[in-house]
Amino acid sequence: MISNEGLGDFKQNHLLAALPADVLGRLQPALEPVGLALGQVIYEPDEALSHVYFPTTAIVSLLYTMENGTSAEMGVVGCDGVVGIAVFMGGDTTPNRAVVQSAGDAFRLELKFFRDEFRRITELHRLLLLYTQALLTQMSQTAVCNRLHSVEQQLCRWLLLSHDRLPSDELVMTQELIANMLGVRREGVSVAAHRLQEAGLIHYRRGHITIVDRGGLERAVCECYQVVKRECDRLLTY
Amino acid sequence: MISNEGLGDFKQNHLLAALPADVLGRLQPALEPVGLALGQVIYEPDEALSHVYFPTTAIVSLLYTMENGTSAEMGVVGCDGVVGIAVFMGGDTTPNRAVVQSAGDAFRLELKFFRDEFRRITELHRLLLLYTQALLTQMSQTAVCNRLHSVEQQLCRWLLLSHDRLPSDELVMTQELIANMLGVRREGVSVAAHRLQEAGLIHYRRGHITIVDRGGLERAVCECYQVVKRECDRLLTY
DNA sequence: GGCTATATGTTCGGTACCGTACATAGCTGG
DNA sequence: CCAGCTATGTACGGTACCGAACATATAGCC
Repeated sequence: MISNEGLGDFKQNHLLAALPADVLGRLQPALEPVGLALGQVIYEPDEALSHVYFPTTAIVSLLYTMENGTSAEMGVVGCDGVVGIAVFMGGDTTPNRAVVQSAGDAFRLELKFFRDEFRRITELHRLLLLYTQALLTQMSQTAVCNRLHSVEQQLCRWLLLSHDRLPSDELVMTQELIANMLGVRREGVSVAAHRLQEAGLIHYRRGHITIVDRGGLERAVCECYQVVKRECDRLLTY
Repeated sequence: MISNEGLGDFKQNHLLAALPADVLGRLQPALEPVGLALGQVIYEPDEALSHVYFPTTAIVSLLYTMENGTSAEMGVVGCDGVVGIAVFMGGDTTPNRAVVQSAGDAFRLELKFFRDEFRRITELHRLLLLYTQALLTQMSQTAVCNRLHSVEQQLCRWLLLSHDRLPSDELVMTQELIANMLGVRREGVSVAAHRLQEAGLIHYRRGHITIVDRGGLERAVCECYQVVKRECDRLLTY
């Protein structure tokens, strides 16, 4: 007997359970049951996946590890979902790591099988999914940055992200508004902006901020900016 | 003359610029140029969108506002992307707000036009996109929570998220590992866990944590947990 | 050109968390 | 049952940020 897994076992994963019988029927021969051990790495940053995982009893953490080794989780996947969204988003890899947080079981599906299901995607759709993955990277890195970095570093990141999307070097923006965006006090932004101005990186006056030394900002910013930037460049080089 | 916008103007938005000529051709008659003013709200939490926006010179912030009015940004969209991903992810709305951070222009597209482009999506694909939106909500709320809440609140959130995905009330998990997940020191988790135990919400012993009073945890947790939970329930009621 | 809104600067005490160091307690394998 | 490893507890000074209060400066408007 190769397996005594009944169809009921698939149903432990909510996504698989929600599939119409005909779709699940097509997938079923390719769904391979696997045990996931505590601490097992499902995928590493920038590593191409070989399978997509549908946990049944296992729980998997999505986390980012800084260059200095500190880390923060920004998502968790269990019986409610699937590990490896980069595959059907189109980007194939992410800057994050996926680690088993609670040992248990899952079903996995080989990539080529998965891709076959996605043949008829329109070009518009493909682009939008790629962009969504880039935005998702930005959000997850924001989570990490909020936890681990100083207001000054985050201000640099914010200025660079804005500068990337503007035609000129001047932002029309009060420190009060920036504080709301970063989720810190206005005074904190005030002090940080002051320091950046004294360092000659920016110049500001009442609601206007000018990027003076972009290279300097890039040296002052935490790695979060580069992570997002590199990922956007990779995903969105149309 | 109704408009002197040339095709070149579409190209200011990178997504539109990347579309093959035939797709852009189909969209073109429906792409409406609009000016976006500083502070203008593109969409409110849980509000159904009427259009999808492709910024050209405007910049739009994605942010979440807490019940007490404090807020934090967890993403930003400019000429690189599109505002309103919930539409093609399938969830239609998000718990976040989109506000114009830098005045400028955009093209927008009516929903019905957009949806027409997505007719032939397979059921598997539709489910995966919905799940991705739920995961995306979790990530963005993690960003907000990291910024605004205490270690103890975040520990509650983390315990509840894990409990939701486990068959029993016991987690096999050291405080050291939880600290890595939350991006804080092990000692911080130690102190917080101790307080939760004294309050009778959990019980733990050397690598094992038992949820004793789930209702109590739900009362102790910050609103972030409920936001994610409600959004998952909404999106994933297959 | 002066008035007034609003934007920015500065200070203060308080708090939550960090980094470090070390103490204790509970498993586990010989 | 003891040794040793690992998990948890506690303490200490340092720091980054908060909340509040108030001072100052600038832009825009009459």
